[in-house]
Amino acid sequence: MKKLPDAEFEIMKAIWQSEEPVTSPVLTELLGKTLPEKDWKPQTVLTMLVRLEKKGFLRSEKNGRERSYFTLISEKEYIRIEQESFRKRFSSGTFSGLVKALYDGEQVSAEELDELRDWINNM
Amino acid sequence: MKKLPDAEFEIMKAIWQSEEPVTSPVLTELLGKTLPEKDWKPQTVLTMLVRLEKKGFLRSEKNGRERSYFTLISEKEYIRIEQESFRKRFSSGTFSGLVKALYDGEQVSAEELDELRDWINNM
DNA sequence: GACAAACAACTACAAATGTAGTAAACTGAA
DNA sequence: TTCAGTTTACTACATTTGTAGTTGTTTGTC
Repeated sequence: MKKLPDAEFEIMKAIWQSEEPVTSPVLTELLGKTLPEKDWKPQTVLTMLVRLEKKGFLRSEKNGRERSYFTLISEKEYIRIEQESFRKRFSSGTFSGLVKALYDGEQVSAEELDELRDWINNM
Repeated sequence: MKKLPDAEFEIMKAIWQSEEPVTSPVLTELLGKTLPEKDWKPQTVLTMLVRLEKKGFLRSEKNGRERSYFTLISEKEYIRIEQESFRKRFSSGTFSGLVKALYDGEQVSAEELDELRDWINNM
């Protein structure tokens, strides 16, 4: 199972946020609100849904003239895939290595680090 | 400045690892060792270099029959770009949010967390 | 100075991605 | 039962990405 391209990923995010199953019109409507800058046409959303089904991220059922889509992978499961690919990119084999690599790229406040420490202590 | 596709990113990584400037043959040689599974032909590497120059990640100078390539962006700077895009994908606005999101997708050992805590304490 | 070796420039092409038009099917209403 | 509206299915097409062949250029050597 491979990383999704941006547009398909946005569709998945919208579905994860929604009550399942979703239909294409509902999703188009939702995306119009959450991603107005994209302004995707209904056909565009449909194409994405079809591609995602072909890739095994969704399955669908036809009822009447509509088609309902269900996710086959949860957001958390998918994060793992993304994360692995991210890690491979920067060849930081460990979780802590990954965090350090990210940190290197960013200016992080003391509060943030405090929060992170508290969080670790609670694990 | 946008995220690089996988192949171009591998080229950048190889250059960052090298003594600058690099030439295409040197790079092809290096990649043959570090990424043998790709087995890129010299022309393929050249194409990537040209594309990276067009995108503003590299600049080059011609000396004699060879062309030398220099990076225009450091690995750390680039990590920031990747990281931002990664964060946007999962809409975790903060560094600690990002770390938590990553953790959610992964099984992390107690030792790893310890190491991370030590590291935070040293910041 | 002609030629072969090394390298670069130009060109190519299939697959993936982003975006959407057009044709067909289904259904509720008249 | 036909028609209009809604939704899907099929098709299209430009751009980007991955990969590399072919042609041209430079230069060290005989």
